[in-house]
Amino acid sequence: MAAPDSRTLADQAFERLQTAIVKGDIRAGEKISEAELSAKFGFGRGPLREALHRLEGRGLIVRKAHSGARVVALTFEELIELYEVRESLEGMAIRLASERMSQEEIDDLKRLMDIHAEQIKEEKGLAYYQKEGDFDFHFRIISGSKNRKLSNMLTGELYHLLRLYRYRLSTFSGRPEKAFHEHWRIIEALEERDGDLAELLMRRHISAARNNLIRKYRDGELQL
Amino acid sequence: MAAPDSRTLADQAFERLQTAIVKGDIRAGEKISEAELSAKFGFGRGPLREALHRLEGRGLIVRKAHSGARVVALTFEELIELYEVRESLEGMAIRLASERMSQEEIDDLKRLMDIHAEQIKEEKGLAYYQKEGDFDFHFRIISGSKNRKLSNMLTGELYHLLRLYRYRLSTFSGRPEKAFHEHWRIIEALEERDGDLAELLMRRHISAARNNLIRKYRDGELQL
DNA sequence: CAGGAGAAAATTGTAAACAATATGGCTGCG
DNA sequence: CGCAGCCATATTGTTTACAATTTTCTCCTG
Repeated sequence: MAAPDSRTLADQAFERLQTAIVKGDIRAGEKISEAELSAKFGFGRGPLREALHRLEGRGLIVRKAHSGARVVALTFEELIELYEVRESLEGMAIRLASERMSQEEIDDLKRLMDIHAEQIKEEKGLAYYQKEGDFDFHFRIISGSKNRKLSNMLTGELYHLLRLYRYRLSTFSGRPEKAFHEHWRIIEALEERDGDLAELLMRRHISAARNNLIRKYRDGELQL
Repeated sequence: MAAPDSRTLADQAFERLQTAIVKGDIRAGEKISEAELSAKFGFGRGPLREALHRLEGRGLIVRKAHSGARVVALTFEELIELYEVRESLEGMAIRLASERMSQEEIDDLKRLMDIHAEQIKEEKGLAYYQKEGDFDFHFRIISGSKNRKLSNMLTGELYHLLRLYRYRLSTFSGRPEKAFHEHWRIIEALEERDGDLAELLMRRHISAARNNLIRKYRDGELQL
């Protein structure tokens, strides 16, 4: 199953650490020592250090000299900042996508949305749409922008950070059918190649999620 | 003059490498070997490697196993992509800034613009405004957004990449008085706390620069 | 003379030993 | 009893040596 793995040990360590952080196996704020990781994952300290440095460059961990590295712990304010950046970037993403996505790609996206809709009806639960469906939708739009830098920033930084809190965020946001409807309106604008409208709707969509977060936090329903 | 330097060698190597890359001492696309850098800067290979890994995480260099690291070389398409991201992010930045900048901060910015204006009149050259003035203006707006994540993405990633090409870009863009006027209109909207208008103007401003770039490139006046 | 196989050289990847620093606990003094 | 300072320990930073891989040059062959 495993390819001969021409990748270097540091590369493998980097990926495993990244997924471990993103999937929550290493909790946010948790301090991680090189020796500990070495024992846990079986890599030498050298490759591990290289991986840690790359993660530091990516902003997923913070290090302090002679003290150790910890997974970033977002404050509530930083989480909101992330949503502001998301609103901006995904707004641009769909603007570009409405110029650059082919009709086939749009049709594909619509089919995918139909599948998700059925799964909602079959009562596999709205929770499902919350997680995978929402992610699929946004991911396709981002790819559709055909802007690699934009995609990297969104999926390679913001989303990794957001995923750190996804399990806590996804459980409650509690507006799945509304979100589903908004997704469809965005797709309509996309198909009509109306970039202005699509951007407006997307920004409202993300802005609504952010406001929802703020409200929940003020009500004490959201712990960070 | 030098503080006792509580920073680690790797930190120092990181900074020196980053400035060397940004300032053009190491040219874009140039391949850099660890031994070479070690001799040039006087750091051991260990700290250098750590610095390189962090730069890799930041996207300023790309590495290939057993082959070496090279400074990123942007294609023209990637440069345009950068401007698209900039338009989006700086649009959001000034929208936030028009809500969050204090009147004193705005006054400061206006004073700064006046100083730049005088320097233009004194014929220290429009070229000056091109470089420092433009940078100051955008930097203040970005700071004014009071969004650290946004600021980091803009100044810590995009601008470093753009600076790689600044000397080639700044020489010609050739619309300094127009840019100066646009800056003032943006500040007016900012002072009126009209976030919608400010964002619109900022996006047009950056979009115009991008289109200018595209035109020059098509005319063969811009080499990458 | 062109092209490819193979070996040598150069470069990076990995590991291990050593040094420097921060952290935490202990002791002694106020 | 509490706090300050010091010492022990654990952790990271740095260096050095070694292994693996890629690249390049050379030489042989068609």
